Amino acid sequence: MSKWLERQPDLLARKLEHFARLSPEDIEALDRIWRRKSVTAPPQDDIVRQGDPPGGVRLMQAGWACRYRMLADGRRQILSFFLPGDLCDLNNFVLRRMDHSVMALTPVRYTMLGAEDFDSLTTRRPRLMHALWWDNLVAMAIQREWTVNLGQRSAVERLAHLLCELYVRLHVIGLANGGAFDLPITQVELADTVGLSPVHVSRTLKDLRERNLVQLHRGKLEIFDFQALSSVALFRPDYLHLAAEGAHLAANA
Amino acid sequence: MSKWLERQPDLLARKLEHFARLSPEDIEALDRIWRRKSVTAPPQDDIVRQGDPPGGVRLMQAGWACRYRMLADGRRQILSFFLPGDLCDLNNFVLRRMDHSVMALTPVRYTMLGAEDFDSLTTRRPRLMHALWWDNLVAMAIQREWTVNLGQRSAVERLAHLLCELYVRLHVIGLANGGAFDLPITQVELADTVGLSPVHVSRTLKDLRERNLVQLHRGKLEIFDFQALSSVALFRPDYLHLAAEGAHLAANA
DNA sequence: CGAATCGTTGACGTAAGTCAATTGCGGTGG
DNA sequence: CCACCGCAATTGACTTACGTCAACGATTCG
Repeated sequence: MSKWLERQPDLLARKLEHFARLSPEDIEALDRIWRRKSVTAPPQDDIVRQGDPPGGVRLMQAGWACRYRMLADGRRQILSFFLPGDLCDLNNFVLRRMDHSVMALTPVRYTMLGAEDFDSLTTRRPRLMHALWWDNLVAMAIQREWTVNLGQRSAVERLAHLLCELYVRLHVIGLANGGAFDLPITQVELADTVGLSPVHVSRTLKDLRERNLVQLHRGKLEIFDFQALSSVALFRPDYLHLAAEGAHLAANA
Repeated sequence: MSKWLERQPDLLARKLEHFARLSPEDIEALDRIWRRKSVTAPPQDDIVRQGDPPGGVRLMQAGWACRYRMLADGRRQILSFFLPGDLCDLNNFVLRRMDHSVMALTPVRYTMLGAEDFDSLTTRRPRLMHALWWDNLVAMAIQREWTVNLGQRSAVERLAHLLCELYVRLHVIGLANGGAFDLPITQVELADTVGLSPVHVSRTLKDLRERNLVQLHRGKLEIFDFQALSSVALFRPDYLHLAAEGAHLAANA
């Protein structure tokens, strides 16, 4: 089995504990959800397609996916990355058609949640639901920060910022070791994320490499100096709304 | 009194009816909220400041405001516009500090909503609450579309797209007459919205003017050919999730 | 009427895009 | 095992869209 499909048992609880203190019962409830029947998708597969009716909330359990939107002439913008423990659109039930697609970047495993799940969580595990809302608000804040990234930052700053953000997010779910993590996406995908051409992404990565900040080699990203990288990126982790521990984590690394 | 501070009575109901069929009781409930004690702010005033605790949800009643975020070196990105009938962050209660600021662009009037309001709406006026969630999801979709805008579109496309979007949004609340509406922001603010320099905004507006698409003169925007403008912008109104009527509206103009 | 603010224009600089050739690499099959 | 393929990444030469700087109009407001 691909390493990408393995579910880490307490990954979600670990993340949510940054947002609210969870009781043993909360963790137990999370665990039951985590063990449910899951679905897998191969890389490049569209999990959700623009124009489809929503069909429920997806809880990502393993692998990377991304949300993207295409223009009529074929240009593509990647709008967000879904990492293990992420929810795709907490409120999905409300709208009638998806205005974007979601694609697997690696082999992906996820499980579906229905409106009933959230109803029952709201009444029976309010703390947990509170943490899910928090997580949702952080997702919105990330979206805003990407807007800042594309609107204001230069190529180097943009890429550096993205890498800082991914590092912190992956660290929170225990998928970053030291300064390194798996970055299973091509430079074309990176380009569609940061709004640059693929060749300029290549050049910019080279630049970052030559400054001894990071190295991306065969899908593995190594950060040599997180402090320096975040200062190049003008990275301020406040928008990730981590509790004290997490902020501290982001500061060191 | 400034024209910007006048509350249009059924503006909010008009918008929400695009999202859900409202009962007379729903409309009555909306109306009671709309008539509450309101607060005003002068142009340029920060209504919410980055770092502050949230302090409740604001329902915009009149005037324009914007959400923005600053980088350490002074660059500013405008993240969204708040128009009459918009809610600032439905879930605000959850987080502890604001990661962005909100500033009045014109004289602004708004009213505060507390968690109790939403609790009571959820139990007593579920249809209405549903419409508010819908509105919130549309706000998120707009944020994503801005990401697309900044990441993929050229200067002309970007500005054209912004104008199309504003036209549709203003039309929905009855603030667009024919092809024209008030656009009470400077070119510097436009620039910080679309991630261009102010002088390039000026040139790009000139370009659009010379193509006989739009004219912006003394805070009044006139759209001469919405079809042509949206095709220049690659504007697809799907992300605004209007009901059939609204989609049709966007198509014609 | 004058000061401040906002918009416009021109000349010039630069970051990023485009095109195209080349290299590296992992998988496949003979 | 090596030859071949296909994809991803790199590099160089050249183009272009947009930024910067600075001067100059226009409009608003006291």
